[in-house]
Amino acid sequence: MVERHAPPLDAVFHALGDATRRRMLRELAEGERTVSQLAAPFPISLAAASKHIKALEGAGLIRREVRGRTHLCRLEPAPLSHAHEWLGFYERFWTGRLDALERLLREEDAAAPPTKDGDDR
Amino acid sequence: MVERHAPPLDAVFHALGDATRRRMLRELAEGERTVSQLAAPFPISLAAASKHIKALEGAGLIRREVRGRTHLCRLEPAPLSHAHEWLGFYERFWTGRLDALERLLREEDAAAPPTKDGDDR
DNA sequence: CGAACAGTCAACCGATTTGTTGAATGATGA
DNA sequence: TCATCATTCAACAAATCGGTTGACTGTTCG
Repeated sequence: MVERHAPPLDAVFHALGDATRRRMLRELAEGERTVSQLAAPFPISLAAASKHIKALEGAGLIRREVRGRTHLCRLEPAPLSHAHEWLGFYERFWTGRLDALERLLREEDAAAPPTKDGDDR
Repeated sequence: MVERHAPPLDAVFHALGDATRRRMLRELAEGERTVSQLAAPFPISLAAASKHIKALEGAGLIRREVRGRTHLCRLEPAPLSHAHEWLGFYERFWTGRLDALERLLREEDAAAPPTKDGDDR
């Protein structure tokens, strides 16, 4: 009930698909930053940086506290956690270990039709 | 030496920023699939699906073996692992645990700029 | 008050994305 | 051989993206 609308994975991954925004997140990992502070390292206009920040906010990756004329941004980790979990599904493919479940899936595949499980998450 | 060119995180996250492509990856987690098989669940043209697959390939997320007139696709986990690692950096923000490093970072940030005057800048 | 500051908004631009359709390529198989 | 199958390619359109500039809103402060 405290949960906001879960930010769609689409928006999260899209936001992460830009190096500028990823660098902003790294910066925010070290503490709160204003919009100007976030924009400073980049050779782009403040308006452009503002758009990046709005993209991060739209993906739920940061939240903002308006304090007088400055906007304080801080990291919002939940969507990062979701993305991390999503990727975690594939962990067994890069760890050397083939467990029983994976072996089962792979063999099942060689013989049976798809399981029409229809889940994009 | 066996490593290929590391696919840029940009391309990986961008590829993941689309539900169609994520569903294709999920499908590939169950085994090899041809282009037609990957395209089948989606209400888009084969050409469009082919473009999605090229995006996945370009991000290094799949590799393809041409076998006669069909193209067999299989999951390539390395870039997923890299993305997972990148997100792992933020893990301390969503696990409750505050370790020494994080506490250090946060305090450093809170104390640095002001001239003891206060936080009203 | 009035100037300077922090930030957004709106309009615009060029490049990229995602989809379409129709033609092309190349392998398969009766 | 010839039709068919699997897939890509090329050209196009609409939407989105990432950037710009200039005007605007609201806050701070001399």
